[in-house]
Amino acid sequence: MGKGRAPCCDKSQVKRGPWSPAEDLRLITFIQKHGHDNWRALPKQAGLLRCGKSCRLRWINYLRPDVKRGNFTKEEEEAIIKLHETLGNKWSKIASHFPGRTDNEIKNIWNTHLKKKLPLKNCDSTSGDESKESSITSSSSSSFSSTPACGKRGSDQTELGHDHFDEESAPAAAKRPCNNNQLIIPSQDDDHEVAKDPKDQLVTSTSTSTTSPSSSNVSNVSNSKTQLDVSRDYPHQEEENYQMDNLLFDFEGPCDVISDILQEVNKPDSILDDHKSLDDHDQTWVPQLEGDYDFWNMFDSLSDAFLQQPNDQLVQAVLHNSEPCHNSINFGGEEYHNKSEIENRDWFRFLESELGLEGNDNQNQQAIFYQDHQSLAMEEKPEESDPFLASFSN
DNA sequence: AAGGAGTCCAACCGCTGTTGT
DNA sequence: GACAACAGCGGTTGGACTCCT
Repeated sequence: MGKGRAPCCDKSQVKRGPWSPAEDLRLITFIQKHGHDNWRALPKQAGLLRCGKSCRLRWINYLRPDVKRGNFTKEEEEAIIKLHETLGNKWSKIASHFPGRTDNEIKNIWNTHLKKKLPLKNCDSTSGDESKESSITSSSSSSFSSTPACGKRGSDQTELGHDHFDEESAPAAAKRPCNNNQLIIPSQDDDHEVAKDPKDQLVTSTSTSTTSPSSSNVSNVSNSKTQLDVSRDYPHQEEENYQMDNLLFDFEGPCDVISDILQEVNKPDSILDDHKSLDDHDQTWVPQLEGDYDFWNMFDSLSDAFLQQPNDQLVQAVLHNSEPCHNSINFGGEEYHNKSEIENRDWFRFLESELGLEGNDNQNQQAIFYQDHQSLAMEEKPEESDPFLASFSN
């Protein structure tokens, strides 16, 4: 054993900076298939030149299927302010009350918007009730320096119109936590907080690591333990098919394209079997996906010709391909009833073209993709305020 | 139109807490 | 108890973008 703590990764060997769409897809595909049991080993297994920490951050803050993007509603902002009042800079705890929101996102919104609002709202009415400061957990007080004394709100718990929260009104979580406006309301003693969301309880029941609400509690594909267990317990093809089905459990509705992609990973039994090996260190089975060069090279070539789309579109295409779209759209004489159909068609067509199986020329396919997605962007529904949040703010 | 200032946010860094040996 | 390994958290940074002059 060497002295001291080894660095998490060799900084000279890892890529840094913004993630490319191809890297995102590699990460998504790998996690969908294998979960994230070990972030440190994940980049190697997935063939990513990234540090595990970076992969984890990217997944949690951006790629998780249930991550909610877009502006914060007024209700959410007010709730954040109130939670910050109680919890201080415990961003992950605050984030745990906003399924789909990440601690990083909340931290950003606080630093960029809410922190500025506070002095305006409070300095006129509450004249520095500094005694309340002590109620903030000591760990958070250090970073409160950016919020002056007047920024710390007084004890007027009713400013938001609520002395308590109605936990009963929280809607039951769906299998997929799409109800992202749902708030999980803090108990007075947040340290004794239990999962109030059935989804959390589900995860808690199957995962030994529930300390990070922004990751494991919220992600429903991140229960890597069970997924890896499955893959370890069922190393044969039949069981791999079973595993594939499980991996796709999150994708309701058409998932042909995802399935195709993942089958590309799964398919070459001879390759995969040849590359299954025991990890040098922990002697656990790890898939050596980096050996599947054809597949990943295809991804990389996609990144050059096609994946320069904004990440959002690609990620949404992969992860939210079941999202309903109530308007049918007509493109090129074909009617598509939802976003996923169009996206699946685009993916399929492009993969066809990449594989030389298509009838049309490549540029046409890309042009169709760009055109369709521009149209889809216009179709995006404005976010509706959630009744539960509305009740919170009233 | 140009460019400086301000804003936003994804990503990084370093520390802490937890777990296993 | 000591130590190593790891995940997670909170603070900070840097680049892209927008606004203003």
